[in-house]
Amino acid sequence: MATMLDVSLRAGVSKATVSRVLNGTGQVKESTRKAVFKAMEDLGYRPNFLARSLANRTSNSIGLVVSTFDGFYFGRLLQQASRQSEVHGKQLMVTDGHDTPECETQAVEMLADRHCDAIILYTRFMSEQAILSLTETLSKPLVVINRDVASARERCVFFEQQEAAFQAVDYLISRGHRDIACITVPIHTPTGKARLQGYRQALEKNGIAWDPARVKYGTAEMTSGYEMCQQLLQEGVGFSALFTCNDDMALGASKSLHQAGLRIPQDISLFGFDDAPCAKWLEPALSTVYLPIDTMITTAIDQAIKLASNQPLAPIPPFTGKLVLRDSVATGPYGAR
Amino acid sequence: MATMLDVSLRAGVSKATVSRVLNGTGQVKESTRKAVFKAMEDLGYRPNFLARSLANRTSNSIGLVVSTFDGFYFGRLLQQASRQSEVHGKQLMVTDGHDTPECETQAVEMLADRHCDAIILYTRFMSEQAILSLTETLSKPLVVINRDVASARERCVFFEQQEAAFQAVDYLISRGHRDIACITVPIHTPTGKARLQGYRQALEKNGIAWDPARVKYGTAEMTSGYEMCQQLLQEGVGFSALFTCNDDMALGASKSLHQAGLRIPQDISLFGFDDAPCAKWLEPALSTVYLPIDTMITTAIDQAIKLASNQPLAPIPPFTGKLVLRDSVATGPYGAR
DNA sequence: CTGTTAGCGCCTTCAT
DNA sequence: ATGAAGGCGCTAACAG
Repeated sequence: MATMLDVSLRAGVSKATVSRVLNGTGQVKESTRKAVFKAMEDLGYRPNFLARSLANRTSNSIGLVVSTFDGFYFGRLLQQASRQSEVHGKQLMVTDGHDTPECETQAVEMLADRHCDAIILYTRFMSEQAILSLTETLSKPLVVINRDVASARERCVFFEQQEAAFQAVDYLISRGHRDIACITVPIHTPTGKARLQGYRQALEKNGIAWDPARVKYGTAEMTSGYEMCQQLLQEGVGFSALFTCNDDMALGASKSLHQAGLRIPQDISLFGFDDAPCAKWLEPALSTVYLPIDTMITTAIDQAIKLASNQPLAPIPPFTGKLVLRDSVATGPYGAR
Repeated sequence: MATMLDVSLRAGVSKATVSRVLNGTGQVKESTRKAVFKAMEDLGYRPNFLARSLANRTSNSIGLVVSTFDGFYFGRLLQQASRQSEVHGKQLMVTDGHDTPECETQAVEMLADRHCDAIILYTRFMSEQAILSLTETLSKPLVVINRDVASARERCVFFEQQEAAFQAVDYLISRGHRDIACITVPIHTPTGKARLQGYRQALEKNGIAWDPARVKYGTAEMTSGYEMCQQLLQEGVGFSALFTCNDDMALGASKSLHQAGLRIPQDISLFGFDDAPCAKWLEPALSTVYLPIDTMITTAIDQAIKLASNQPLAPIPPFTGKLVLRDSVATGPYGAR
């Protein structure tokens, strides 16, 4: 591997000059400039990234840690993240947190050690407290997605989970349903809690009593949707609509419903969350809530880059979901209002 | 940020000693060892990764470039890749090739510049020739997934695409179908060609004439499955079974079938490819071919690590698919054999 | 056992 | 416009 020294010798100049033409800093006579380029060409020279970063104290890259690589959701996110960082001419380095808080922390630190200029953390688990203390010990600026840390609104990109869930369930009610079951995503996570809270809030607003028998605590997986729905059915819990806190579980639930001879939406209405890629192609097409994940990650990256370069920054307003109404909800027994 | 020098001063030793305790190389008296650890603790010292890699000429990491981040397929792959590299104590660095051959090359080179010890490339586009020349110019060992380069079988992890497609279609025929339509994945890719070839081969083997009207060239997306199937229907192409070269398009096609009032599998049998997460939950559950992606990436990583450490290595045998028979295929008009 | 001395490859004043 | 020299933080002989 040719080094800068090799190039300088071949071009008959000093390392400093080579460095100059490489970075376009300082004045260099056009002729020597060409000579240097030719030498680089001849030698197939490639600058050593590590050395450069070491000398510069910047690697021109931003780090991203996601909860897990699995699932369509993070694929979508990574896709857009990759694009947007390229827009800024920054390299994106991604790692996953193996879906545990400890690993999430480790992943962030590893990225920091690699001298990413800024780090973005999408967390499902980390507590507000943990985030705060991480921010302090960390030597690089941190942007957090999916958590609202009130004291650091300019570093938080989050989504109004509860409000979106509320709207979904409220919509179900407006369509004439009052006996609405719910299958949650992991309830120990803020997201899990918030979506359930939205469900609850909608019931309250409409004067419907909260019935613990109607809510099942799922794991977010398709299988879980299937199993929980089966329990609902076996236990004889009466319901005309089912709100699953993500689309994957909606899919599982629909299988279970089908096996029980129940039709969607004629017998049971179904509402999901996330707007998975398959949602619109299912039969019937699944009504769900769209989460502006592309916009969110784009915002996060822009903000991270500002942080890295000490630009002034404003608090980021919360993002909101949007109901995507398709064919999985029918008018309920109480009639649409 | 505390440096090694800071630590050495505080502990009253030299940098060399600090380095020794840090890496566990050489002999160090227990007492000074402790002193050093304490100093590190006090200062919150974190070794500088770049400096270390620079001095070592190894970053203890392996690089992975995937065609794109989007879709369940690469999520699955990344998930397992991340796990397996952790098993080896290596850090995984992933990048995407924006689904174009140029970007794939760039991504590989960028990873090499960052001194990954070895690089794994999952490519959809790159020609055998391009891969060969890349291997030559590249300063790091390269393992390629999804391409069979005959002259470098110890660096290729690939799947018998054609054979798997053949089996799928042959199965359809054995169930009594002879009028079988096909929607391909991008036909300019080796994968696209191979799967179509498998379809063709199965027809030939069973003495069924090849009918160009029955094959549609798709883009791999769900929408494409929908549109292509619609064309098939509108053009009045007769068929009792449809082989879509991936599950996403199967989903799209099923929508189109449903809208035309055709039932799966009673009216039309459907066969997919990839075994997407949703396949088993669809109604009816989709028959498809399972691709041992986890095993493949694991193998690739193991091999990459051997390459990086100059261990002896054997050629990697090709991987094969497995039909996953579910409920989307019924006995066809010619009767099962 | 531990310190000294050179690098690793590049960038950046400071002179010339 | 260009070169010399020192430094980024760490590792690796080579002496004691």
